[in-house]
Amino acid sequence: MRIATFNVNGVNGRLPVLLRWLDETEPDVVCLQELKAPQDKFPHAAIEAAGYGAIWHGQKSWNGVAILARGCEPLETRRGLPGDPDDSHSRYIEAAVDGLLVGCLYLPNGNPAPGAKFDYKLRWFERLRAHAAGLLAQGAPAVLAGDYNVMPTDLDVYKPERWLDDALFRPEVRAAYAALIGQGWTDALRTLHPGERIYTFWDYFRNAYGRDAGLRIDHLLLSPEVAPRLRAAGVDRDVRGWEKASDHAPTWVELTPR
DNA sequence: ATGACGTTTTTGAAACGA
Repeated sequence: MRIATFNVNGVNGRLPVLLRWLDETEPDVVCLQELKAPQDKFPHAAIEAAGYGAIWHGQKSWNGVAILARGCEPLETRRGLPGDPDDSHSRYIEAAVDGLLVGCLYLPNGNPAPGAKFDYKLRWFERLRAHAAGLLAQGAPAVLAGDYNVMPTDLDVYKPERWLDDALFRPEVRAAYAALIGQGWTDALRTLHPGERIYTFWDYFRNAYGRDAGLRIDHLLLSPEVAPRLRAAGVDRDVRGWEKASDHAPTWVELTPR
């Protein structure tokens, strides 16, 4: 089975790209981020017609996350991370699909750093780590997929020296990601492709995609119960070159069936 | 250091992204 994560950067503006990609690659489970649409403007009918059940947590203008499942309905287990009742951003949704617990997340960008937005990012990361630790403690077969807004190492950014002070690469954020991995999660792409330059995002500016000036910030983390099933992982890079493309490319793992 | 581009919204200048 294939599980993919895709920051669409506007689910309605990007609908033709999303539907074409679903049709061509037929992923079994899809985590979407940056819907940029309120709850009642999610294109449910078009996604259903494409053969996918869906749950989503929308928000006007910003953020928004969804989980799609091919040929079935995701069973929602949570919306929003625990730990801050005042957090109004739609950045986390979780569902049981095909015997897996799938968490779809959109971690805050955090720029400019330092500042209030960076503090929010670090606090959100702490809440994610607390929740992720709980999933591991339950022994859940889980996948945490999404836009983490973190390049974990120098290998994950085209020019590390230029990004040292950026909220996506500052030491605190890389340390938070490393601590999450340290709980026992497997970074699927990096595990199957050690030492390889793999990017999932290319800026719209300065022909970044043409120059391959990219970042690896979209990740799929597997719990210990799921990691032995990992068979392949990759990025659908060509989607970034399509007409009206998102600045992110879909990123995926292939798991052996249960 | 800035801005390059692209999305969204009290439709047009501004906020946000990474």
